Amino acid sequence: MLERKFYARPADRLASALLGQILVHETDEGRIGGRIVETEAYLGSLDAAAHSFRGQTPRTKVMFGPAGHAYVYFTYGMHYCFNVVAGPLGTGQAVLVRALEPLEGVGFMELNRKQTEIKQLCSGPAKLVQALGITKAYNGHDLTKPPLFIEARNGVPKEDIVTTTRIGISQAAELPLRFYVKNNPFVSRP
DNA sequence: CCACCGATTGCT
DNA sequence: GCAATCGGTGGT
Repeated sequence: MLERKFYARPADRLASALLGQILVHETDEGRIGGRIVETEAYLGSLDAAAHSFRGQTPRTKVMFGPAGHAYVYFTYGMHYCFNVVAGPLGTGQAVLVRALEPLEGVGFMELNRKQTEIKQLCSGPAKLVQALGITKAYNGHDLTKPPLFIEARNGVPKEDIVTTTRIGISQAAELPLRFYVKNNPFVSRP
């Protein structure tokens, strides 16, 4: 399980460091998890696309808290997305996890997603939240503790990381803050 | 109090 | 290409 120190770096560096790590939800029924293959960094007050750009509000409170906690937000009236709070403390930086390669508890993912096509289970930020059974109750949860945590694996070598602009934003759209594993079939889009 | 709109998804 | 769906946010 990754320790606090791992998370305490700025979001752009954390976003690439998270590639290859395993996100796990330990439920009563068993483990559900996958390898992180796509992320985006949000840089707080420096980044007009970040929810935390205009300062702390009730919704963005956890983004300004300690690194390594979960920021789970509701959007489009029906979807939730999962972020990892980055450092330094108080800067409102976070990493959006956008896609996983399904590894454990694929049967539970299929039930949660109401479909069995493997590439459709976790290939999007709201899809993976649904697949793993992550709820708004995990907003603020400390990821260094079960039942929702990240397991350490070898990181992805720099030459296998593709950097692009972020998806679905209009502000600061030109910043190269999206990262994904080269040639991985489980990313939300190439 | 009210109007606007979104770090998306799935169907047409 | 676009509707679905609703809480957060900011202005009145």
